[in-house]
Amino acid sequence: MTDSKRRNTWQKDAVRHALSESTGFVGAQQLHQVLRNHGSTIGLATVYRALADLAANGDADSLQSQDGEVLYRACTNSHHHHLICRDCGVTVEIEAERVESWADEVAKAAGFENPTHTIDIFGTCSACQGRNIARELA
Amino acid sequence: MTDSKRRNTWQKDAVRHALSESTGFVGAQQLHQVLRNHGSTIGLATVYRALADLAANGDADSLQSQDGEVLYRACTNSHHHHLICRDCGVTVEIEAERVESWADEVAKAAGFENPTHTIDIFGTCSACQGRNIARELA
DNA sequence: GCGGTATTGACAATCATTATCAATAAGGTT
DNA sequence: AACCTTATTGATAATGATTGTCAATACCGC
Repeated sequence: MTDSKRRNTWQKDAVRHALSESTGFVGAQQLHQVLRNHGSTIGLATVYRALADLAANGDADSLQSQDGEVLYRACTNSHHHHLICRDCGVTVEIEAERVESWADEVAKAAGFENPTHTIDIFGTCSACQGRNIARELA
Repeated sequence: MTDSKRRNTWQKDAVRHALSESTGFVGAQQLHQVLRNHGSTIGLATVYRALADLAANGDADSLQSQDGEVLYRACTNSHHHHLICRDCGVTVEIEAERVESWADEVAKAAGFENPTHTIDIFGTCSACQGRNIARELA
């Protein structure tokens, strides 16, 4: 449906694979480095394109970090949201049915059609809490 | 507390004022243009700095547009979220107590400290729905 | 009014991302 | 298997928002 004349390349597979190996959200530049470090000769622009494709096809989630970088993460196909450690980037998928319906209600009530929403929770994960305390004592 | 040696300048007032005049979310560049068009000689970098200050002091909300630009909006001091028209940018402030507590619970349950959250709802406002239909018929 | 210094503003620098475009290769056809 | 069409790649330039630089300026306490 979306792919009328889409071709399969090792580059796209490499990006898909590298993304699924990553634990948290990763940026395009970072992913490109990882691939290069593994010996790949893939180009940076290609990584950007592949990630954009994955996100467009619903195979990856994307969000923007606070410094403006777009981060990606391999995605299960059900709708969900994320709980993200603001220090190490580790991510937990969360269900949010209560909030899904709330968001739609609010939008409808204000006369907005085709509502979508951005819901992300940030915090410091337990591992980083320890790390931070250790650093403060240093 | 935050302002040990902060000085008041007409530039900061100008940005604060221009921001409160704007109806939806506006970018720094855009706000700078507005000010210039009104005869101000304020510098672009100053607008960026003033907006960052306002956001840091809780006098403005900020979010990132999909093309990576940071947008600002004058803010009431209570915590709230936004319902934003993805076409014209008009914004409605919404209360979300149900969701506030939910977000905190989820974070705590996963062992995350100091939770914060990003909750924005996007949709097409009734005015833009009409506009879009009109355009399709053209 | 004076002086120390926070702030400004023009411009350069940075950084993520996108556009360009010739060279390459996927995948159907024969 | 050689062939052809054209989607895709990748090196690099271009873009565009944002931040750094730093001399000149103007707040504000004295």
